[in-house]
Amino acid sequence: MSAPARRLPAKRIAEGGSAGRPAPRRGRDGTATRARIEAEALRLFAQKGIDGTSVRDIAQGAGVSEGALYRHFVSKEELARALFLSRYAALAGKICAIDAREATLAEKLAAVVELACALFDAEPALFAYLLIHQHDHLAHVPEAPEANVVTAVERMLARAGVPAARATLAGAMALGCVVQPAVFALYGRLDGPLGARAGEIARAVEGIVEKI
Amino acid sequence: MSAPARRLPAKRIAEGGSAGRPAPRRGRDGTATRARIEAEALRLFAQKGIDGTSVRDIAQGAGVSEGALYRHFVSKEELARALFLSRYAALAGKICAIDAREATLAEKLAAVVELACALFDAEPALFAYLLIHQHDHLAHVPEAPEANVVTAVERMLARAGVPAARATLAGAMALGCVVQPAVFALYGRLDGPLGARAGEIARAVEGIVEKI
DNA sequence: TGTACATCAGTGAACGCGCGTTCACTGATGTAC
DNA sequence: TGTACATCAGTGAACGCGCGTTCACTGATGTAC
Repeated sequence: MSAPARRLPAKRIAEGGSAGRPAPRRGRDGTATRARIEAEALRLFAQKGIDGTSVRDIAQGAGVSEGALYRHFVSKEELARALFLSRYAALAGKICAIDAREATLAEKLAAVVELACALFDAEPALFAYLLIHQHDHLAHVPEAPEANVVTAVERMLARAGVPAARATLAGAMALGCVVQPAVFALYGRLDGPLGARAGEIARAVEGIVEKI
Repeated sequence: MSAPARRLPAKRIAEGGSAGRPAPRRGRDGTATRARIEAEALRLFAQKGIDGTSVRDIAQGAGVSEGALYRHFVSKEELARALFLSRYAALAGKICAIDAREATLAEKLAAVVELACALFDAEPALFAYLLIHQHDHLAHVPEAPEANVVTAVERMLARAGVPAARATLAGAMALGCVVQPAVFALYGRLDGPLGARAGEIARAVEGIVEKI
């Protein structure tokens, strides 16, 4: 999976006989490098786990030296955390947008289920990373609904009139109705795209939320 | 949490000035030692994660040398796996017993929900270990319902007349309705014993399984 | 019963590997005058 | 415009620590005769 032909470095002789590097060093804007590191880290973390992925793996996959990684992140742990929090917040933000856009509770729930299934189908590695490594980072997630999927869902339910005393449990079960099928899909127990099940899942979620 | 007074070893002088050891070495039956290693490993794995727990930690907590651990398990990974598979199988076995004992689908579902909530309340560390580290071991779980919670639930639903085409998704959502509240409870989002919510959860699960 | 040997749980020091991280350095680009 | 210097992304070799695992050894217990 990684013995590609590499361009020769535009470098002087140098001392050691190290392998060729693409040397994409242009200008002083490191944002492209940072993005490549993030993308590769996400891919590897999702595939082999955080502890199963070394900084060397990430650097090699991103085509930079190990040292370069530390120009963008203070540590491997901070990289993993930043990755989780930003993607988790992005999902929470979309849920908040649905809450603002849709009118009825049923429409909101259907849209959120649809969103989650679509995310799973479009980016299974990202979804798996959020799912599997939630316990490494959940304690560091802010409470703001714009950054926190759980509080985003809870606020949505509360605003739609679900009694506060019951919103938490209902929210938990609703989340479970989406998350657990996703886990099944991840392990091949559920075939085809999750989006094909979105209707059924949404109906179950509505039953839970409205019956309570 | 661990500077207890230790009995002096019934040993000769020995060479190094190492700390006292309980030296429970009696007979050639290592089952008690093995059990202590398992209990300590489970406690630490649940609390600090598998990668966050070293063999030294486990050995120290169990009051044995590091080498002793390798008399009972071929590796740390095998220890973690054996722990997971045996506890996971125990839970699956109890679900199978409920399936055999109870008559109606509603009774079966209520009993399984009750069982899971009771397990969570009685042994949160064990439940947390199964929950958080499922992804490390799920690929090694046998398909037999006596050893596999997922297939145990699926068989229960199928036997009770839930159409096979829908049993998988219904089973996934039913599991999610128990697992996700447990996660919430683990993170302090849901107060009090989970057993107090068992009735509500069971009703939601019945709604999902029977409506489909 | 006594003797000689086998077995095996447990010890604890040591090994060496892989890891995250550091750091002196390079060289392209930006900036002041 | 040219010169001198500052800045900064990126390099790559090196470090050292902590880890899982090994292994020669101990001594209590079991067994054969």
